[in-house]
Amino acid sequence: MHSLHDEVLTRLREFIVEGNLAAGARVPERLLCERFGISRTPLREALKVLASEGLIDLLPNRGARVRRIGEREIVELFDVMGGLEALAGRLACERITETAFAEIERLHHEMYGHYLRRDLHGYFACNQAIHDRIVQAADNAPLSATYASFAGRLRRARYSANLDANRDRWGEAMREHEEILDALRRRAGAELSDILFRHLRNKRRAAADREAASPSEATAGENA
Amino acid sequence: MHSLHDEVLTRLREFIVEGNLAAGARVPERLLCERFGISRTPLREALKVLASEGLIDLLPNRGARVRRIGEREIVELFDVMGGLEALAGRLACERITETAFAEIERLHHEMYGHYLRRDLHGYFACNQAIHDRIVQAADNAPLSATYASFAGRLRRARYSANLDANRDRWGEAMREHEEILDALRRRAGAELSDILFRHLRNKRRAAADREAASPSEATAGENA
DNA sequence: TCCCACAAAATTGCATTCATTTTTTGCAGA
DNA sequence: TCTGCAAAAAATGAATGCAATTTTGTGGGA
Repeated sequence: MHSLHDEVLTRLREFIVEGNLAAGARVPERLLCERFGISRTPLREALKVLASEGLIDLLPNRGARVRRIGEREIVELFDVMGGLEALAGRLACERITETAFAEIERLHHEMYGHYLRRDLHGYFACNQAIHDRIVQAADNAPLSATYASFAGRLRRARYSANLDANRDRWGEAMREHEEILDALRRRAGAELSDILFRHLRNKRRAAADREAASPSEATAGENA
Repeated sequence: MHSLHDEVLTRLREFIVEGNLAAGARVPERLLCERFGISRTPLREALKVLASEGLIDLLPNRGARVRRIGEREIVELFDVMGGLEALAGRLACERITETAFAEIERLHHEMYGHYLRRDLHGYFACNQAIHDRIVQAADNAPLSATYASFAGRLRRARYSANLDANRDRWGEAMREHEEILDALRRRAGAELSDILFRHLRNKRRAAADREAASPSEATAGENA
C-alpha cells in the first residue's frame, strides 16, 4: 500500500518506539510535518492511531505528548507480555511442526553457546528469536499483532533486562529456557504456558532490580 | 474530553460493534458525516483508529469496509480471549481482595440460581459479570483495554455461545465455573489460568458446533 | 444480446483555510 | 524587581477545496 498515511504511521511509530523523543515531550506537529514533508492531515491521523496504541497521549487542545511510562505500567506491560507468551506457548504446542521445532532447538543450542562464551549480544539475539518463533508457531494473527504492539511499548520504555548487570539471573534464565524447550518438545501446553509466564515474571523482576540499582531517566521525574 | 474526534470514534465503534453495518459492506464516509453532523476530517481520523483496532479494513483509494471475520479468525480471537482471561485469572489470584472475591462468589451463586431455573438471560448476565470482575481484579490497565477491544471484535461477529441450543454444554460450563471459583478461592493462579483457558476453548467449541448446526450469514458467503 | 471502450459522476487522499483555544510576550503598576 | 493582565503569536481542531483515482453509466460494435 502506497498510502501516505500508512507510511507516516509506520515511520512515526518507529521514531517514537526508538526513543527519539523524550518521554513527556510535546510531539511537535509542525516540525514533524516538515520532517516528513507532508501536511498536517495525515500526520494527525497517524497521531490518533498511535494514541490508541498507547504510545502517546492526546490532550485536548494541548497536542500530543510522548507517553510517560511509570514503574507501575511497566510491571503491567510485562505481565501482559507474559500472558501473551504463555498463550503463544500453549498454542505452539498444538500447532508447531517438527521443522519449526527443530529450528527453535537449533536456536536454543546456539544461544547456549553464546551463554558459555559469555557473548551477551549473541545471547540476546537468539533469545529474542526463540520467543518470536514461539509466537510465530502459535499461528494466530491477532496474537502476533498484539504481541508486536506490546513489545513496541516496552521497547519504548527502554527496558532491556540487561543480564550483564545481573549475572546470577543469566544462569537462571538459561535453565528456564531448558525447561521451555523440554516442555515444547513434549508438546506440554499447559506446562509450557506456566513456565513462560514465570520466565517473563523473573525477567521483569531482574529488570526492576537493575532499575532500582541504577535508576535511569525513565523513573526519574515520573510525577513531573 | 469534549473532543469531536473522540466522540465520533466512540459512537462509530459502537455503531459497528453492534452490527449496524453488514460485514463486508462499504463504510460510506459521506453518509456517516451527515449522520453524525460532522465533516470528513474527524470521521476519517476515527476510521484509521478503527482500522488499527481490526474492526474495519482500509483499502487504498477504495474506502473502508466492515471487516469480514471468517471462521478461522473467530477461532483465533477466541484463543486470544482465552489467553487474556487466563492471564487475568492468574493476576487476580495475586491481587484480589476479600470483598471482591465475595462479590464474585455472590454472582456465582446467583448464576447457579439462574441455571437451576433455566433462566438463560440471567445466567448470561451473571456469567459475563463474573468474567469482567476477574479482569477487573487483575488490576492491570493494559490488560483491561486489550480485553475490551477483543471482546468488541468478537461481539461484532455476533458469536454468543448460545447454551439454549446446546443444553449439555450448559451443565459443563456450570461445573467449570465451580472449578473457577474454587481455584480463585484458593488463590491458585496457575491452576485458575489453565481452567479459564480451557473454559474459553470449550465455549468456542460449543459456538462452533452451534454454527455448524445452523450456519448464519457470518459463515455464508465468506469468500464473496 | 453481450461485451468493451470511454466519458461523467462520485469518492478518496491530502493540502489548505478558518475559527478557537492555549501559550507567550510586553508592559503597567505596586 | 516582581506580579498581574491584556494583547499578540502560535498551535490545535475541524471544515473546505482540489487533484487523482475509482466507480458508474452509456453507447458502439461484434
